[in-house]
Amino acid sequence: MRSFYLTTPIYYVNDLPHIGHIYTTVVADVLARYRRMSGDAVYFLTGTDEHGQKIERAAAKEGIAPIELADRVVERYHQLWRQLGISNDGFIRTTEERHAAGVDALIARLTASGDLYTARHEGWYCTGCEVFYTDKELTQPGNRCPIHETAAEWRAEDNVFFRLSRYQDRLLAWYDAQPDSVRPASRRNEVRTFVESGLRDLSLSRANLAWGIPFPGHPGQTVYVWFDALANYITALGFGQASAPLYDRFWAQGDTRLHLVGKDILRFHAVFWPAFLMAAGLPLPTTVWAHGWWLRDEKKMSKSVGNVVRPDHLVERFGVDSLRYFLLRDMVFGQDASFSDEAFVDRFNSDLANDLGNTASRLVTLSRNAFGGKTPPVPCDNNPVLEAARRAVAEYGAAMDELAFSRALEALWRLLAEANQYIVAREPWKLIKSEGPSDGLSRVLWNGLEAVRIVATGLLPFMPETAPRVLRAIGVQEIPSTLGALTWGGLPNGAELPELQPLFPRIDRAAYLAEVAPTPSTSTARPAGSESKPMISIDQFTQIELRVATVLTAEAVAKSEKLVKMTVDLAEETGPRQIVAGIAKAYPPETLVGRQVIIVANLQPAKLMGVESNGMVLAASIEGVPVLLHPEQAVPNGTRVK
RNA sequence: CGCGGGGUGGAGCAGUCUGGUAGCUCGUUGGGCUCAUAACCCAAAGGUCGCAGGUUCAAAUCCUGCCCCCGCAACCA
Repeated sequence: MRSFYLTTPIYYVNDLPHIGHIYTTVVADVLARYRRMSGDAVYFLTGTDEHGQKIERAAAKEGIAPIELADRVVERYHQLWRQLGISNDGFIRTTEERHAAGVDALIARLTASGDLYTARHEGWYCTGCEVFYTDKELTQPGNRCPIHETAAEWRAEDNVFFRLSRYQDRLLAWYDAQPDSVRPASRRNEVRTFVESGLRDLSLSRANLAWGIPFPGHPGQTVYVWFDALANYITALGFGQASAPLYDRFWAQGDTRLHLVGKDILRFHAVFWPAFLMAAGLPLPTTVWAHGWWLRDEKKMSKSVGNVVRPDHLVERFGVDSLRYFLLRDMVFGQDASFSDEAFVDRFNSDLANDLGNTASRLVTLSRNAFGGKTPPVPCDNNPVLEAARRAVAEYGAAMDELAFSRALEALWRLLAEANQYIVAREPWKLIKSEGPSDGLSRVLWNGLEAVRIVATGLLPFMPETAPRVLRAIGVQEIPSTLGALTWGGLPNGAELPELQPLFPRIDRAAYLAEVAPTPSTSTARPAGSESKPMISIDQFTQIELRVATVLTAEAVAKSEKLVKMTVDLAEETGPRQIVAGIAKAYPPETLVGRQVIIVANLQPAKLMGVESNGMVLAASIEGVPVLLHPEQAVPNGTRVK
């Protein structure tokens, strides 16, 4: 029996799960269920990442211990995974003792291999990312983290470093020798390019961080959270314990070791983690497989924009399996995909209600009517549906092996379409009238039902709750547990057909969309930058010198996307001023010339992309799009605004 | 030459790795059927597969160059 180990990333407990976590985990679950059905010995792991400054601070803010915060959020994860039917075999928390023991053991191996050394490390550090940034990477002003937009801190500490640079060549050799090392191939190329451009040694410890695993042999140092986190993939199997049968079975001697990750954390999994393992002399993952992101209506989801998809509502309304189906069907695994309510409803109606539900429904009704509430008595092993089923099953299997979930589902749906064509061609409703419950009629209906049975069997990994319901509805009593059930001929003859309940009631598209449409009060997003500032005095206000000016010239700043370089006339003795403004997107330079604008005239000069700016043009900003202010009627240049 | 993703009928997307009739869903038009969840079936209209070269008997697919769009980053004084 082949072993198949697959993992999701472990999720950070500072936040509740979102659709990205859900997607990776559902994908892993589908794959795990499929592999189990195919006869592999599967171990499916997920878990939570609970260390780090961010947790420490979030907990402090609430006046509780970090572990209390973690316990609370972990419970939410457990609830959600239960709700979504996730069949993970293991769950690891990085705060568990077994994990710390494994991390220690891994570090001992790195020490033994001579890949660790101590050195001084200083730089800008974002506690959100737990990462040092270079000057260039920070956002100005305020040296802010590019991801969190919060101020980075300057830190200097003695850290334990890992000689990542040593492993550059071996990593490249690995990518080249193992085409499956990183998938899809485009990602492998990306990672390869990154490694080829040179690897710097990596700091594996942090000072001044209490909430983490103490770095063995270095008092005051804590294990870098990413090292801590990545190690979960083996510590969860018992690495570092005296006896670790799971580790031996699924990692050391495992056939497949697959990490599913989002593309944002590919580098950690496809570069750092394999390098750690190389240094430790342990087997590498067989594949790190990166998938894309879910966008919302073509845009990136973000909490600040408020366009994050809430799965709870969908699950409550349409059931877990509808969401699972949508996630797997609508995203080409590996690429980005867009979530929209329209797409969800359309998928539900056309695929689940019309194709799957209705096909089952019509066949069940016909059979019940023709054969006294039972499945057709006579089977058939020579007909066009059988051929279609063979093709579909072959395509399905090939696609599943490639993690091409959408293709696997398409193959099943093609079979449904072919079954419908067959039914229409044979017109069983006429046969009922003309022949009664004949053998011919039996074969026709049995073929249709058998196609539905095969489709529902193939859907078991995807829809663990509703696929069995479909099977029972067409008279299958034993829910199959192996892919052997995909072979033609499994539908029992003369079995009891329960009275039909609609499996997937159609959704009224218009009504649903109206229902989920943002109400005016919530859609009126607060204008960007609307956070209130502290009160200022009139004196403070009069410090700001606002004046009217006329734009004399305007041109785009080379290589910049938003910047316009202007000269404006403020009627000053020193002549026109040069001002740079980030308004090029909304105002092409040529449209600015001759226009009167309001200028902050006493602002400190600054350089933007090397161009000096001596003032600021006032504009209202709507989600980053500027709208220029100007006097209601022409006034002399230099006129004071107050 | 900053990093990445994409350009395929009206819309949204597969297919590109592994060349060989361009496919799916939705929509449109006409017809059929009446077993079924206003479902299902048939037919039609609609495509220079971003552009230009090249390789090949054969290119959406491989190679070269270019154009455009979208994220991210650099700037938004």
